[in-house]
Amino acid sequence: MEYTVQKLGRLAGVSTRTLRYYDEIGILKPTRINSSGYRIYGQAEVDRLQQILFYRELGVGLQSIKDIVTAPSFDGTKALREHREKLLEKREQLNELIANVDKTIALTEGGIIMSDKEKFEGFKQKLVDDNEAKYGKEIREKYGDETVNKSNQKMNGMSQEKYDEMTKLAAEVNETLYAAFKTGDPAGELAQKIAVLHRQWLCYSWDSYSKEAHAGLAQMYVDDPRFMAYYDEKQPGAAEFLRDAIFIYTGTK
Amino acid sequence: MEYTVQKLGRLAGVSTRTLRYYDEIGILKPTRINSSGYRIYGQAEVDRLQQILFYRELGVGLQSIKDIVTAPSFDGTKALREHREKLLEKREQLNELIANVDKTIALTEGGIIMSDKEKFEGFKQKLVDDNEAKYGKEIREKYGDETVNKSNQKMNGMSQEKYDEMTKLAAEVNETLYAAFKTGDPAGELAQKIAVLHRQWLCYSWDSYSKEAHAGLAQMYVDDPRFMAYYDEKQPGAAEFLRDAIFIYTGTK
DNA sequence: ATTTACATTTACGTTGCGTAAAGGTGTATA
DNA sequence: TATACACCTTTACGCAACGTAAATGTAAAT
Repeated sequence: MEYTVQKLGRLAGVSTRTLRYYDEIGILKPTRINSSGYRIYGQAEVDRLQQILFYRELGVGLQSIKDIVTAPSFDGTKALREHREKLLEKREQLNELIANVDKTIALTEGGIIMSDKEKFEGFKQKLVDDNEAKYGKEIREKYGDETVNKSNQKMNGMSQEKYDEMTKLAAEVNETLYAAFKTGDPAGELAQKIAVLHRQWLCYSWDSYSKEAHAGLAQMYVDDPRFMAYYDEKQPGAAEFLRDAIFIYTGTK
Repeated sequence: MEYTVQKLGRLAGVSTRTLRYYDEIGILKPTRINSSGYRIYGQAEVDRLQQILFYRELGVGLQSIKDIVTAPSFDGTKALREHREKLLEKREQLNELIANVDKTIALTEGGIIMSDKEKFEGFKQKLVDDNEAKYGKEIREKYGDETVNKSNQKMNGMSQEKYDEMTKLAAEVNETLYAAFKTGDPAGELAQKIAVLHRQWLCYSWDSYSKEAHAGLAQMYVDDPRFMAYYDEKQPGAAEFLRDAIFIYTGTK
């Protein structure tokens, strides 16, 4: 059976360009060239192409493949072992990349909330990071990446629940805030309820509570434009109102 | 603080070529060009370069990075998520590649021995393969790659022991063969001991033994140049001697 | 005879720079 | 002050493995 470029291409599932390229780099030359200059491939070339594609699927470079298929007694196993090492390294790099991307996504999503958490240092990712920094290398060496990743996921999972509670509470704070804002009275019952809710919300990330810190945070809501933007998004003036309510709650002058 | 290409390059750990390239593709342009045509970078450019390098470390392409760092309110998280998906796909591909390379190494290592096994169809890798083919996909979906790989390793491990026993026995056959060869008598005690050892060795990969098959195999040792090469490596004529001994042992004419 | 399908070669584009080559600038030293 | 030496510039080829035209010739079918 003889094949032209396109026939062989269809047979093997490669483009004609690929076959011409393989001819060009001397990795697979046609049996002969017919009178019109067409490339004609025979059975030997079909077999060889299959070999080439096999190694190509393994991710081996064409130059290495050339060595493998042209040299009569080339040590293919050795080449494959070296190639395997490279692949393992690549996978390690990829794993690190993915982990970093995950961290970055976690850091940036939630945006302002994240900055919030960062300032409070009650940051779940930070915990994971610290854990990583302290034990990551050893644990990875002992139990392999999978274990560590699972552990991190677990930690993220746990924190996730907490985080969801926090978010829920935060939503309640916001809703109540806008309702209280309409009353115009930061000393009123609704406004003071907000202060309590807000305190509860804080305690998810604070180890210990103090009125001074609470008040300081309330002032920061007004001073920091990012928090201003967050609270004032739906209701301009809400940030000041919240601060006033908390000041009254904490007894700040 | 102002920097020239080289200073900034050293600061950030990139080549001057890289900085010029970033200028060329419009991803990081210097603050100004001085009278001599030198590129001068300021603080803003330092910060931006750090951003760029950060995303680059994540494996994001420069064009995407350009979108991220140039657009004021670009959805970086979304871009990262998409990038993450690509990375996960890549890792999957890599996993498959590595698995294939492993298989290939297993198939080719041992060379002639491997062909032997292949013919006998008592092939350990084949078992793994079949297991893979039957349950691999579902198991992988259920328990993840790590579990499957461990399982395969375990299977390989088990077969490894068996394989080691086989190898040991094969070595014994060989040693005895060369000793018996010197006697020149395939019907002698030593030669017949070889036939017994060889039968034991066969039973590691044969489910049932028959004298006919044993004799057929012995004939193949002579007919197949690869087996010839294997047995005749140290002692030309050893393949025929072994066949003769087995013929006598099995009572073949 | 014309269309259609297939063949050819040549050559630029892709990604992210490395690596010259050929030349101008700034500063320290003999 | 000349000169060495470090630093800057632009231009441009090279890399891997083809994709994608463009321009053109050939075989087969209508």
